[in-house]
Amino acid sequence: MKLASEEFDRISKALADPQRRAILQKLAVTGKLNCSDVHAFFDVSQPTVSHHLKELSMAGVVQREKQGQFCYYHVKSETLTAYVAELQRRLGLVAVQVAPRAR
Amino acid sequence: MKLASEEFDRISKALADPQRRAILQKLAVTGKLNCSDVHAFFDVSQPTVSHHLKELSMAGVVQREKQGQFCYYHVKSETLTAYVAELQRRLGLVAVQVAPRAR
DNA sequence: TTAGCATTTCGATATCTATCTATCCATCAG
DNA sequence: CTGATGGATAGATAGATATCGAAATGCTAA
Repeated sequence: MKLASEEFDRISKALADPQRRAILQKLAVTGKLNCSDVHAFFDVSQPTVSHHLKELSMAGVVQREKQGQFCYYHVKSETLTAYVAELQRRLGLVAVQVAPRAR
Repeated sequence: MKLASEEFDRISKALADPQRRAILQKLAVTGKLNCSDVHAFFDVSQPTVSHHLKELSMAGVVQREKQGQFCYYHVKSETLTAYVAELQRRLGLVAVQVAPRAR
């Protein structure tokens, strides 16, 4: 999975907020939660949780699934994995893969 | 290398700004630059560059070295590597390492 | 349809921060 | 010492955003 520069920016910002990271981490360990569930874990208002979930969703690091009255969110590991890979690439933390020359 | 939660927060914030990431990336590929060098590469004022370098420095992702009149900055890969590892750990992107039981 | 809950949206506010100009401090060359 | 240059600091400002309470929307069940 390849990230566009714009997506990369958005993910970086999404991960910059501690509250949002906490929510994401909670989702990572519990698997799947709805907005109210998340709200129960943290000391912020429910609209704030909704806002953060939206940001995470827009960044593509969580997936939103509407099931009737509820809205379930779960982590999209592929995106996060791609983000980490891209971060490592940009910061020169990994050996650069050179594509074989076509001839 | 183990990162304190506070350091992790600071690094996340440091990496959230595109301009700062660009500076860091430039440092990563060139190895070592002073403030003026960095300034020459980007379209922001020298104080702004100084500010960003300070942020990066406070976050521990770059090292500052004063050499006479000049101030050289270079990437601290250990910190960045530790950051990425911690990020992966928190987001559940890696298998958890269990320490062997002492007996 | 109506009551009630889940979630989002709205509008406001306070804080944070990226950026600038102006200025100051330190070091080097003469 | 003096002027020039690298770099940091001070102070101001504009824009972003995390947060809230209130209201709107959407869905389910009775």
